[in-house]
Amino acid sequence: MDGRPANDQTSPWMTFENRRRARDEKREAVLRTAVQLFLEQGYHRATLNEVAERLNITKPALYNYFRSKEDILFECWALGQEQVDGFIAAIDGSRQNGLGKLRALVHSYAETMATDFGASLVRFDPRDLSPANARTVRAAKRGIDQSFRRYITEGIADGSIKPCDPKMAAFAIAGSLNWIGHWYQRGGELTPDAIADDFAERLTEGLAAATSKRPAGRTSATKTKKSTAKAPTSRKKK
Amino acid sequence: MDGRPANDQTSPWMTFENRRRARDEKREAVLRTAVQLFLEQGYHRATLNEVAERLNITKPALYNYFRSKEDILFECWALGQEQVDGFIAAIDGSRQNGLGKLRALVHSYAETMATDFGASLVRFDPRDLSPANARTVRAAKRGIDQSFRRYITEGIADGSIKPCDPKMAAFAIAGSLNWIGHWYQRGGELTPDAIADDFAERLTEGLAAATSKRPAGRTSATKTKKSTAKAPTSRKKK
DNA sequence: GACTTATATTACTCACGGGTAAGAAAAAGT
DNA sequence: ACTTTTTCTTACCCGTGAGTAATATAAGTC
Repeated sequence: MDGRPANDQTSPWMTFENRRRARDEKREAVLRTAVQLFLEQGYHRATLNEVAERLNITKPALYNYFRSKEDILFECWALGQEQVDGFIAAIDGSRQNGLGKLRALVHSYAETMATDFGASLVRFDPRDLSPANARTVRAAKRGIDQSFRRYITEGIADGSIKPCDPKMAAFAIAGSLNWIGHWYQRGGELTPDAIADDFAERLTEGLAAATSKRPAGRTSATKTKKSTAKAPTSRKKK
Repeated sequence: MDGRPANDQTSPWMTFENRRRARDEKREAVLRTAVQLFLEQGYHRATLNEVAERLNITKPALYNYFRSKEDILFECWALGQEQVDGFIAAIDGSRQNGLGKLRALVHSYAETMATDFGASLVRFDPRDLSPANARTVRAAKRGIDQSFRRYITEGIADGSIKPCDPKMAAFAIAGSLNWIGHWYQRGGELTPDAIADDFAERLTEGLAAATSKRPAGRTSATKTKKSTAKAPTSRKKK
């Protein structure tokens, strides 16, 4: 795990690393607790006192790791955004047609919406952020929107998607996906995987060019790896 | 309008009516101002002081018309909900197949999302409401969801919609529509009408049964009659 | 004109929660 | 064992904004 050979147990560096890691773990624990509470009660109703309480510490202790409540909010958002940036980069670098990329994006985005940090992307209000952070968020949102439009435009160009208005199509698709963050809740009868599979198909079938509309054929390898997962309502629940 | 013959000009009743109307107009003015401010800044950042200021009065004056800030929030929501209840009742009473009803619902709902009170349906947080009011809101939301599912189920039964999972289809469609309330802004390049037309087609084309998929034909009178009849809010708009 | 009611204002209370100061407790370093 | 640094607690400050009390003003009524 640690790249460095641990031959020197008394090395201050080893300890330094450990301490930094311990600190980061605590920071993360704060964020996990905070994002849960913010989603549960809403940012304004959630108090730092309660965040601290759930971590068995007191409010001022939080200020060792974060500058302000707003800082915590922003970091929560940033963790979610990192996920999105990650899979958009992966899809950008993949070798498939526009429709395939769009499907992959829808699938990954849907899954992300079913996570706490993912939901924070759409359930947190940028107006609660400082102007500087709000700018960052706006830029990121624009980036996501542009990815949707880019894949659609690409798909139209390569013939996998039938001609349409990329802007409206992107709005419609992103709307469906973003809304997942509002209704999804763990433990319900719909699993993130089932939702992602369903939406990936549902939100793109209307755009697929007629030529690529084979009976049951999937256009890319995107789906193949989750062949097992298709059970839409595999509920253990009770 | 007034059932009573106004033969007696000094009648206290006439004056009473006028006063009640004046009062209602003021109430409405408060709500219009409040909903705007709540949407602009978010419920928690918006202060009653500023609502009052915009109306050229002072905060305590508001308490002549409303019991609390939460009361104002709820009334804003209720006005939006009234619109929705209105056109759902109209569609329910209309004589068309499931697909036609679904299209009509999508169209009307999209238009409503582009209004202040309509947007408040999805941008206000029910957790800001008293338990009693929150229950009302939840019930209404359930009602809307059920209308979507009902029309889809109806459509499957009458053959206008191809077999699918009504629950997921409703989620996907409602998500797209609700999201309008988050991105639409007056003065943009997209008019409410254009959005509604586009979404009514876009969100239902994937569900249409193959048999009813004619080149450019509309399945019913949904579109034709709505030019006139469908105006519950009959805005004269230029 | 008196008197009643509705409507508005000024001046205030008060709970709440983010944030800070000072210092204790624990850990790390020497 | 000592200092130093990091982490956390107790005790507090203080801005904010919803809501209220007391009162003035305007309108409607007799």
